[in-house]
Amino acid sequence: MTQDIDSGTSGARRSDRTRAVILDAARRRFAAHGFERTTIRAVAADADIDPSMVMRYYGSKAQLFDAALDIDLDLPDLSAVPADGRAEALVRHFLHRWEHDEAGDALLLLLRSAVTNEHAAGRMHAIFATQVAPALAGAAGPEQAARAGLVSAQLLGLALTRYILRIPTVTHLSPEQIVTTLAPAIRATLEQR
Amino acid sequence: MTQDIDSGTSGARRSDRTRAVILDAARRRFAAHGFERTTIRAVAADADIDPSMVMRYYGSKAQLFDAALDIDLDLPDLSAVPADGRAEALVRHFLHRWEHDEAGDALLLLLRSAVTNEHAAGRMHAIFATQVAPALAGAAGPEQAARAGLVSAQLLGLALTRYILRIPTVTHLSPEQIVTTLAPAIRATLEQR
DNA sequence: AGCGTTGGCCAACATCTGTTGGCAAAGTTG
DNA sequence: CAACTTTGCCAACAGATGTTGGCCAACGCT
Repeated sequence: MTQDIDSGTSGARRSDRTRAVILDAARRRFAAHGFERTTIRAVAADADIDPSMVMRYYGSKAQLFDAALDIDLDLPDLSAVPADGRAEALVRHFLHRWEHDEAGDALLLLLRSAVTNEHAAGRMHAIFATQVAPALAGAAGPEQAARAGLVSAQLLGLALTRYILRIPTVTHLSPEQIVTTLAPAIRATLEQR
Repeated sequence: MTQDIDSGTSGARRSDRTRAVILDAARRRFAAHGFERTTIRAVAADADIDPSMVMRYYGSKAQLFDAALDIDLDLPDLSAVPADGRAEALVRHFLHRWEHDEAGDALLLLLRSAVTNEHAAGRMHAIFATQVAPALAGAAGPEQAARAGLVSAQLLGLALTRYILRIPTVTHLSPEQIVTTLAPAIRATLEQR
């Protein structure tokens, strides 16, 4: 993720490193505290750099936020999975992203921010439309759009209660337990009738 | 809700009216913009009153926030409902609260705030423990706690995507459509195996 | 009427915020 | 070496925010 200082190609300025460090610190701050409570000064301090540098490299707090929101869900190809295993595959995929993947932070950042920030909510709409909806297309019964929406609702609900609100009952569950209990529900949403 | 100036009992100061108006304005602001982006000055303006009055009556922004968080989910008694209708009853209950009930605002206020505010998250834990978990006790299969947690996750996910993130696919669904598609999923979470 | 109490506003404070402009050191190019 | 660009820091501004204290009018009681 953190781009090394290779002089492989043409570009590769010395500042690329700084730029990356700033973005990294920003991602963590935004993810932990949301947009409003994240200050440019704090990000700069985390990155061991002057606040004015953040401005120079990213223009404004809003643009920095924007840069931190580039996210790829990397959804699996559900059409390659047998119909009755798709729900489980989905739940497993997201659990894995959230728990192990370092980019899982970015996902939670987006979720946390989208709740109080219109712009972030817009990004979420876009991600849903360009990544989630297409991945579920063909994997659901009639009224696909409705089902895709409600499946997303359930998965986001899991992320919300487990990683953001940290409701103890949900936090204490093992990933396996979640898969066992939630996958049938997702399957029902996708297939029933 | 807004207490009139009756001199029925002993208390009933003239300021009760103002106090209520402030709280009302605060609820709306907090619900619409969350804790950080809500300013005392804006609340005061909504209530047609001086900012310093807000302080005098509620002590601080944090305490005002606290006062706005008193919420009663008013959950139905699920043990009185036949087992295979409980999921549907739950979904209907929350949809009704969110869409028609004026106190539904308070619920969304809590959800929106809890995402970026530790204190609000704590209140959410408490509400879950004292209201949701007991209501679901006995209504779920084995490992009740786990099921209760995941049912909450699913319901909160619906609130999140429909009323807060406003993902179009979810927003466009009719309440009936949601009941039809989501209730089976909730039922699966409650009962399967 | 005279007095204390209550309800209200105004003005100011200290602090924090995003943001800007100027200036020094380090590196690059001729 | 000299000119120039890049990378960085410092200091400061302008605005907003939570919060405080003092002052005035309206009310309630005796």
